[in-house]
Amino acid sequence: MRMSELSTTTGVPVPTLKYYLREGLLHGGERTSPNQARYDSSHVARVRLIRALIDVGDLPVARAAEVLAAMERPELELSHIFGIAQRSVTERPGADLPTTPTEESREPSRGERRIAELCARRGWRVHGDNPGLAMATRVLDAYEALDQPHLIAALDDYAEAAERIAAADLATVAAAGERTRGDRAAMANVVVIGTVLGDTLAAGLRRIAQEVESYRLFPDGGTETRRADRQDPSC
Amino acid sequence: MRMSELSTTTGVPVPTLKYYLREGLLHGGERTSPNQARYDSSHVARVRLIRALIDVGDLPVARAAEVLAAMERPELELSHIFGIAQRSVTERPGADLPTTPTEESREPSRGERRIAELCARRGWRVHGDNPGLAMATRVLDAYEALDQPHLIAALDDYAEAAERIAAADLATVAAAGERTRGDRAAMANVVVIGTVLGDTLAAGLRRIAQEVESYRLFPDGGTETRRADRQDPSC
DNA sequence: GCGATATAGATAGTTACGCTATCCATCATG
DNA sequence: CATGATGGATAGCGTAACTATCTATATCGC
Repeated sequence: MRMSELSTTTGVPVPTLKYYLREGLLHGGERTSPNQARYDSSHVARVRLIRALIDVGDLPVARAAEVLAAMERPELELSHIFGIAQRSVTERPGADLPTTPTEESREPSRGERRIAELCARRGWRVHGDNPGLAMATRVLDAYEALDQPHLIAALDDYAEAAERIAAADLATVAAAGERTRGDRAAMANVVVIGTVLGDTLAAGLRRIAQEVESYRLFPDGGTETRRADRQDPSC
Repeated sequence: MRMSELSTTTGVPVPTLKYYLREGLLHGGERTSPNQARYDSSHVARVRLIRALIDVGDLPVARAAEVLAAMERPELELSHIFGIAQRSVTERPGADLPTTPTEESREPSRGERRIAELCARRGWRVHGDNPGLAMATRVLDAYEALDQPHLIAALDDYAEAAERIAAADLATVAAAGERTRGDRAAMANVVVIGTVLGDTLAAGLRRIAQEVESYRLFPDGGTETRRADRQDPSC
């Protein structure tokens, strides 16, 4: 398969494929001469994975490259790949979070304390470098800064839901392990795809459930709920 | 309060404040002369809200502007603001989703059917324009395209979790309504903040719970789990 | 064999976004 | 009344993700 065919079967333009090659997201084809190469189904699968991570999972290209690179290093443990995938969906480009000054002394913010309490309540033991800790802490601190401390009331429900999702995620990985008899590459695939796309899936279902719940709680909905000019409920 | 003071109390540089003024995120101060203005606590609160939406909620500036504009239109119902907030966190800049060609005839993808089945199973009734529908559908279709159909096994657990989170979200809004005796502006605040930052909170807690669950399911963790050089579990 | 087309690789250009920087004509203030 | 800040307008910058162009081969159809 030549590059143009790879392009047509995946729907990704040739210049973009070249760009992915340059950036190391896509492995080069098998050389047939100094300036010709042949691509195969592994390239098709890879391109599809790249687009899924970028388009559906909304990863920046550079993050996707890191995740893909990690997937291909057989010496890395799954737990490590998990961590890299988590970081890839967490660290946004313009983060620049005000790096804890000296990392050591610094009294914890209220959000930090609340998260620590939450972990204690639920018996969660987590490493301090879990990207979710900083993420959740920032939200709780923002709730306070915005003078909306009552929003914290939902924290335990969120935690319960997170636990349920995580259990499903890990069960999926375990099932993949059994199905493939522990094939590391296959499991790494499940870890990466499940972690990255799972975020999007959870967010999407939350939007749906919010609408449903809003009907349940406010059945009247006024004269019109959402856009009145649209078609009827589809589900 | 002059602009420089607004800048120091919020930590946002003056040129950036001017930029937010230009873009309509921030309302102008009270004029004291043709080229002087005075800012007050409403501006401080607004700037904090802007930064929370952008930094913590990861909204693009333009989306934040839309949400803020909607919040200030008293004739808009809460349900409408809800929808706008949902869209703001959903529609990413480079989306360019291949707009359903003519919107009418087009057999549904497998993902679409699975989501419809899910809604039927759970008794969810949703409008077809709910942004979560497209989001979830894209993920399910990606699972298929990536040859990982078994990931769909987690769908019902995700849905259960989403329901729980949505119930907490709406309960928070209802509580705010009671506390403020139905003050629309206050409720709109809760809706926007809860919807936008709630996404981040849910994602963060998911990362934490994933790590916890991974210890539970794979207690050995090999010789090292996550980065061995980091400090001990913090929670 | 040969001309049209395709290809790998390098380099440069493009667009969008989120600021930053510079000007300038007031304005406020010691 | 000199000094420095302010509002407003305009221009510039850095990053990200492509996209376009160019060049020297390769390949394919005939």
